[in-house]
Order: sequence, then structure tokens, then C-alpha cells
Amino acid sequence: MRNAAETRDKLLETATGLIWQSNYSSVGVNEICKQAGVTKGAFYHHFDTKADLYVAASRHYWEGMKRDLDAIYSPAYTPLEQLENLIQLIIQKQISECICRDLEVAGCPFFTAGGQAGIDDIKIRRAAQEMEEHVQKYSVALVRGLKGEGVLNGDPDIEQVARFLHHFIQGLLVYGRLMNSLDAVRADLREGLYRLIDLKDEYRIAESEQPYSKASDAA
Amino acid sequence: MRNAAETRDKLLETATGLIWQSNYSSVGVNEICKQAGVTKGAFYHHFDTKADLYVAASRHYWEGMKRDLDAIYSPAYTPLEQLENLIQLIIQKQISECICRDLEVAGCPFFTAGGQAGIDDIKIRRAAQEMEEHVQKYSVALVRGLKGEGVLNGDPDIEQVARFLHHFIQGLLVYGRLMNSLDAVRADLREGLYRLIDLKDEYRIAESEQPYSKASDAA
DNA sequence: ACTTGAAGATACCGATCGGTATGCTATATT
DNA sequence: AATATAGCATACCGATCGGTATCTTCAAGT
Repeated sequence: MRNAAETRDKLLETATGLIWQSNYSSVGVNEICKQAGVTKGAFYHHFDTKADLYVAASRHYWEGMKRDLDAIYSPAYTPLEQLENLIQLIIQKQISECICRDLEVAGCPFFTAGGQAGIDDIKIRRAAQEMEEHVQKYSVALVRGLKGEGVLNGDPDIEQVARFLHHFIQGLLVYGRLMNSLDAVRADLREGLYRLIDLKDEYRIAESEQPYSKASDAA
Repeated sequence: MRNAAETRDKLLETATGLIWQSNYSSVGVNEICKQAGVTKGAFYHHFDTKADLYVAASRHYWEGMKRDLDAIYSPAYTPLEQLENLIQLIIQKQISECICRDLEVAGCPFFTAGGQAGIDDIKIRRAAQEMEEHVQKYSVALVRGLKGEGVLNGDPDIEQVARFLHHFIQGLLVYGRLMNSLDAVRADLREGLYRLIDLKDEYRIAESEQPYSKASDAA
């Protein structure tokens, strides 16, 4: 009974990290255990299968992301500020998540893994779908706020535009990861989102006048 | 010397198919050989490593896609028609590629695999980058044509918008695959692209008046 | 103090992994 | 016809795969 929760968390985070820098099927249980400093007996004491660990890690990861999203979508901010917060968060996350790794862009390991899962890996797929549903709610709220504020052109389908954001962000992050270039993400993120939500020109922020400097790592 | 090219092609296409319905690292050499009706000796006669097969399969896949792209981007079409062709091709490809498989949406296996590859799998990454570079040229040509035709609002950065298309399409296909819903792709593809290229309203085609019916499978 | 069960350690399981060594066979070359 | 080599088959390699069986340890409940 010596520190069960800590062992579990260590496994969760180690697994997330390893899956992050490669992918689900190429990361072995042995490797996870070794890096987590945990024996296999302990592993299978906490999780029935490797897939179950994955699902747990996915939820664990979402909890952290939920905190971030709650923060940037706080009612303390206007919808426009929330949008800006989102842009900054995406960039910032790539930096923080890639610390101690050799990647410039991480993306979301669980989402991409879910998109690559075969029909057989139902658990993996469901985990990604679950996260997708969660994040979609936040995006809908953002777009609804923007629309309510009257900063969008036309009369868009809110849920559809929310999906647009998601598609684009995911695609961009995969691209950024493929090219191993965070600058590639920076170059396209803002303008792409602006176009997808069709933000009125007068509310757009030019790339040259970004609020924070790129290197504001100060925690 | 009995039919070397055929054996090679069989391996290439079998590998592509298998990787398609799952992913690179979870598909074994044995499985590929078995399904291709080829022995392991034959496999390693044609390819040095599994990764080399993957790269070859990637190029083989690109050759087919290049033919498709050359067809839809033919000078016989106006830029607007080319755009419409692209939309139809993406949908159609998902249908044709998924025949005999249990997936509704396939996406591009090589691109997503490249995006998930670790730093170590340089070959896999390079293959995806290579294909990315190729397809980007086509997208640039499309956007340039559209801009030249004067059907786009504003004065967009052509290369950037071309990248936008790619990000969005890839993200959407991963989403469609995750949800296993081709309708999800259909629902967002056209409108998303329109917004990213900022096509003038008068040139947009409403979802309800699509040129071909959804079920036109006739080869 | 004694029991109980969670937490974890060690050793092992058959299966499969990517890859190799060697041999056979048919065709092309001389 | 003899030879050489591409094309392929069979058998096998050590390593690793996900998972299990069994054991110890330690802390809480009574």
C-alpha cells in the first residue's frame, strides 16, 4: 500500500510521454515500466491491459487539458480574448510538452492515435472520441460567444464552425510535427482560424502585433 | 525470375492496404507476406527492411494519387471546376479505398503515420514529408488559379492558403476516420475549404446543389 | 497481536517481432 | 550443355511482445 496513487500517476504520465514521442502500438509495456521505475507486477496490478492504461492516460490527459481550457475560456475574458488565449495556449503547449523531448511539436497523441486505430482497437478509438466530444463543447461555446458578440461575418452554423476549428488545429499540428517545426504552426494557426470563423477584419490581430512575445516561458 | 515486378507490386499494395486499416508499427512483416501470398524470403529479396517497404509503398501510393491529381487539375477545367473536382475526389477516394474494408473513411496512411513517427523513424518521416511537398505544389497551383480568376476575396498569401487546405483536409479526414463517418466528412469539407480560401459568395455551391449524387459509384 | 488484502517484486509464458542463413529452381547468358 | 544469378522457399535466430503465476512485504482493521 506504499503510495498506490503515486505509482499509478507515474505510469499514466510516463505512458503519455512515451506515446507522445512515438505512438501507442510501438510503445511496449516493458518500456513504460522501465521508464516509470515500476515493475511489471505493479503495472498489471493497476491496469488490466495495456489498452486500459491507454484509456486511463487519455482521461488523465484530458483532466489537465480541461483545466487549461477552463482557464482560457473563463468568463473573465471576452470571446475575442478567449480566441486569442486559445491561439497562445496551442503554441505554448507545444513548447511545454516538448521540453526534454526532441520534438518541436507534439500535437495530441490520443487524438491522432484514435484516428489511426483499426476497427479492432475499440477502446483506443472510444477514448479519442470521448475527448473529441469534450473539446467540441468548448469550441462551440467559443464560437457562440464570438457570434453573440457580433464579430463574425454572416450567420454561421456554430457547431460546424466549431468542428472546423478542430479539424484545422489537428491537421496543422500533425503537419507541424511532421515538419518538426513550431514556426510552421505559428505561421498558419492564427490566420487559418480567422478564416474559418470568418472574423470581421477590424477584429483581427496581425501576426506582427501579437500580445505576448514568443519566448514568454515564465511560469 | 518468375514475375518479380508482380510480386513487388503485390507486396506494395498489400502493405498499403494493411497499414491503411491500422498503422505502420502494428502491421508485421509476417502479416504482410501472408496476405500477399508471398514468403518472407521473397519479401527480403525485394526490400532490405520493413521501413524500406514502407517508403516504396508510399511512393507507389503517390504515383496513383498523382494521376488522380493530374486528372482533376487538368487545364481542361477552370480553377473553380478544379476545386469542385478536388472536393469530389476526396469523397470518392474514401469510398473506393474503403471497399472490402470495414472503415468508412481511410484518410492518408502515410501522412498520418509520418506525423506520428518518432525522431528515430527518419525514413517514415521523410516519406511523408516528400509526399507533402508534392501535394503542396498542386494545391498552390489551384489557389493561384483561383486567385488569378479573381474569385477570391482579398489578396491572400497563395502558399499559405494552399497549406490551409492541406491542414484542414487532413484534420477532417482523421476526424472522419475517428468517427467512422463519411457523412461527417461530407458535412464539413466544402464549407471549410470555401472559408479557408475565402471564395466569393457568388461562386460558392450550396451543399444542396452538388453536381453529382452522393452514391455515384459507377466506375 | 493477528489477520487480511492491497502493493509490488521476480520469474516466466507462448506468441510474435524484424531479420538472416541457406537452399532450391528456373531463366538468361555464354 | 554448362554456368551464373535472379527469384523465391524453408527454417531458424535472438529479442521483445502483452500478459500471468507466484511470491513477498507492509500497512490497516479488528
